[in-house]
Amino acid sequence: MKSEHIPKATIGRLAVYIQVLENLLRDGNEVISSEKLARACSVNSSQIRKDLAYFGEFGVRGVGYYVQELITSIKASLGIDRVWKCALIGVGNMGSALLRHHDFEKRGFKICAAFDCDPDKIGLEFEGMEIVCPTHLKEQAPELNLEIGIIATPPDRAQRAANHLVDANIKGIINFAPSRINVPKHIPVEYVDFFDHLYAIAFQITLGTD
Amino acid sequence: MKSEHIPKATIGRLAVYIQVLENLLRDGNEVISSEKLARACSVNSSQIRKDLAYFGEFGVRGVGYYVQELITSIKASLGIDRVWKCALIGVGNMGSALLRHHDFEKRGFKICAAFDCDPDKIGLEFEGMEIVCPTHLKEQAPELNLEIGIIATPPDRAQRAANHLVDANIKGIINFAPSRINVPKHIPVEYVDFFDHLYAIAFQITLGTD
DNA sequence: CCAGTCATGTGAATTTTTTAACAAGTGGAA
DNA sequence: TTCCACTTGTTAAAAAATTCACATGACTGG
Ligand SMILES: NC(=O)c1ccc[n+]([C@@H]2O[C@H](COP(=O)([O-])OP(=O)(O)OC[C@H]3O[C@@H](n4cnc5c(N)ncnc54)[C@H](O)[C@@H]3O)[C@@H](O)[C@H]2O)c1
Ligand SMILES: NC(=O)c1ccc[n+]([C@@H]2O[C@H](COP(=O)([O-])OP(=O)(O)OC[C@H]3O[C@@H](n4cnc5c(N)ncnc54)[C@H](O)[C@@H]3O)[C@@H](O)[C@H]2O)c1
Repeated sequence: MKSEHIPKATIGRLAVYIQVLENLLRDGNEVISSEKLARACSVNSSQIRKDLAYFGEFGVRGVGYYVQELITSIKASLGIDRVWKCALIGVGNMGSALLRHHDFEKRGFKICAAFDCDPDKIGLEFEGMEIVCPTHLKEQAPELNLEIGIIATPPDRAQRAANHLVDANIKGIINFAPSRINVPKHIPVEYVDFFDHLYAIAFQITLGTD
Repeated sequence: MKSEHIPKATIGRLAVYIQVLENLLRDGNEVISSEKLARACSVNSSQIRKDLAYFGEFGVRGVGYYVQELITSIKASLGIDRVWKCALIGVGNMGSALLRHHDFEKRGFKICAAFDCDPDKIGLEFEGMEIVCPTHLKEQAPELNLEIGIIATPPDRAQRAANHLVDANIKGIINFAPSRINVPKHIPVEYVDFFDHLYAIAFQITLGTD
């Protein structure tokens, strides 16, 4: 039962399923039931079946799901069965950690260009990439086929970085800076905010305590 | 209309409200209506009023919300009107970036101890803190009053790190490693996963494209 | 081949979350 | 003082997401 609108929460869970399924595969599991997968992901098993049903039928009744096959299917459903080329703006603490983190490439998100406006950083080589000024984004994006922009500048520079990305016809943006940005609404933006999680933990602890 | 159960999504939005309100305050705004705040956060204004209603009445009819006061109220509601002491496990790429990121402290989450099992790292000083072996967690946690554990080890070490944290009576855990961990269920765990957001962007771009 | 067991996919029931609508309260102008 | 333009807090309605429940198909052992 394929469907057109898919809840945002479903996408988040699919990311979890992939994570758990990959660990299962590594441990030698070839088949898994929605019930067992559900326990490993701390969700309801109907939830899993429903989430998958948005995209197609991937299981075998009476048997379960073939792990490798399911991973492949989910990835294809999400559109991550290919390489997405990314541009990083802001090579500070966070940006450097991202560049050094090779999981991105392993999972199909390759950071192909790094931009920073600090004259001391421009020209430096980092992880095999030359750091360049964001004004070059517009010419480099089509050359390198950059599709996703990753903002890791200070918050008051995030909008400027976003403008460069929009100007370069980037298709989607991840913003690590704690500030909202305005972009044309056909460009999806995702905000990564650790404090969100810290607040959630603090709140849950506080709830339990008093 | 105070309430007992609060949706998880509400907590996430409160984090956004704080972010936007702090920027508003910096720009000199003293009062804001739910309508304007809603626009800045890309949500519905009823949503904001409802989210706030879970915790109390913070606005003035016909006027709006006093920005500073609202920030203070939200923080008190979430339990982040105090300092939470954190322990970091795993001082690699990610862990170092976190230690160098002084926003944590500014926002009330102070990383007071850093643990790593790498003999080459143990004993080193980093950001004014000595890196120690995780086996010392149990003795240091009560001494330093550590309440929240931050896991930044490789994924296959996350469970081990979690065990140390549980053993040290930590009250909540943030896990940056892409693997699920098992802990007693009175201990809240939050998973920080960038891929979640990358997948969401890739999916949204793919949707629009075809 | 049949009976019994297991586990998916899915419509229906339930629960939760979001949005709309409005009564009630505020402050300023006339 | 009275009106008017605003904006909150809250109830009611709508929409969305989650969970249940089971018919349907798959495999196993006898
Ligand atoms: N470091 C962390 O652990 C962490 C955690 C959560 C969020 N963040 C957020 O990530 C962002 C970056 O953090 P950081 O610790 O790397 O800060 P940082 O100061 O180390 O790095 C910021 C970098 O951005 C560059 N920059 C500034 N303006 C620019 C512009 N207009 N165009 C291109 N580059 C520009 C600076 O030159 C600098 O290299 C911040 O918004 C921060 O709040 C960081
Ligand atoms: N670097 C990033 O940008 C990034 C982004 C997203 C997620 N992550 C995740 O964060 C985690 C850390 O990433 P990283 O890039 O810092 O890796 P890293 O290899 O640089 O650092 C890992 C650190 O953990 C230490 N460690 C290993 N086992 C340990 C144990 N049992 N107890 C204590 N310390 C232990 C290692 O000695 C090392 O210092 C990984 O799980 C990674 O997937 C990193």
